[in-house]
Amino acid sequence: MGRSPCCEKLGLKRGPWSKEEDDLLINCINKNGHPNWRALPKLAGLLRCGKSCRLRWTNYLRPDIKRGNFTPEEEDTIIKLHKVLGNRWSAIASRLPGRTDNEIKNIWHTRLKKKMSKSEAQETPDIQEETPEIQEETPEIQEETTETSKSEENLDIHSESENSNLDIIHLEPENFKDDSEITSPKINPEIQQQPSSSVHSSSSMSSSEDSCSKSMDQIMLNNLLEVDDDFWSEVLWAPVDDSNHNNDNNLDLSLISLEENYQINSSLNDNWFWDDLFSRSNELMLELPEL
DNA sequence: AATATTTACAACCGCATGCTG
DNA sequence: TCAGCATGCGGTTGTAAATAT
Repeated sequence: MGRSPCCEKLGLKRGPWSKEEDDLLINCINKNGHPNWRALPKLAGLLRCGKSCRLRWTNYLRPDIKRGNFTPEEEDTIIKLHKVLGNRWSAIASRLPGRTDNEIKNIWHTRLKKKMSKSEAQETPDIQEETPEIQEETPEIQEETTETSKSEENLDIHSESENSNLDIIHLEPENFKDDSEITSPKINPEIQQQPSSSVHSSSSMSSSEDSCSKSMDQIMLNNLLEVDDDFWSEVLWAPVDDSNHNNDNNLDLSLISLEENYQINSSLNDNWFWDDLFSRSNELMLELPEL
C-alpha cells in the first residue's frame, strides 16, 4: 500500500515555531477544532504541514498540557511504567495526565536512563551484600513464597492494611486529579518495617526499582489478596480472535484488567499497587507469546 | 572571557495502522 | 478487497542553553 507524503515540502516552513505561528494555530483550533490536520494549516494561514501543526499542538500548545519540570514522583512513575510497558511512550503518557509522550521520551533519554544506570552501578554491590542477611532474617517469608498468599495470617495482615488505607486506586487518566493522586506514596508502616525477601531477581533491577520494590515481596506474599489468582492468567488464556493476533493488544488488555482489578479489589496503597502491577506484568510478559 | 562539551527539549522522519470510499 | 488517506507512534536529529575547562 503506497503511502502519500504527509505534506508537500516545497515552500513549507520547518523548524521552531514563532509566537505568531502558535497564536494562529491556537486561534484556528479554538475556532474550528482540528477535524482535519491536513487542511488546518491553510485554514489557519500557516506555511506548515498538517503533521507539523498536529505535533506542535499535541506536544506543546494543548491547554491541558502540564508545563514545567517533572516532579520526583512523576519520574518515579515513569520509571515504573517503563519497566512494565517498555518504550511505549504514549501508553506511559496516558497514565501521566498533562504529560506528552514526546516529553516523557525526552526525559527518559536525557535523565532517567542515566539516573537509573548510575544508581544501579552504585547499589549493585550493596544488594549483593545485603541479600544473604535479608534471606536470613526472613525464613518464614521465604517459605510462604511457595504457598498461596491467602493464609489466615496473611489475610489478617491484609485486613489490617485495609483498615489503615482504604483508598481505591483508579489508574485511568481521567481519575488522576493531581500529582498526589498519581504517585504520592503512602507506605504502610507495617510493610515498610518488614524485611524484604528476594523473590525477584535483583540483578535486573535498578536502584529506583529496588527502592520501589523494597516491600514488593511482602506485598506479594502477604497482602494481595482478594484477587483471584486465576484472574492474572484469565486474560492471557482467554480465546483470542485468530484474525487479530495483536500481542500488543493482548498485553494492553491484560494491563487494563490488572488496573481494573485493582480498582475493584484494591485495599492497597499506591506503592503496593505499583510494585504488584510491575511484578504481575513481568509475569504477563513471560507468559505472552514472543512479540 | 573564550571555547568546548553536555544537557534539555522541540521538531522531524518514516513506518504502522485504522478508516473510508 | 483494496488503494488512498489521515493519524498515531517511536526513533532520531538539531539546536539553544547551561556548564565545564
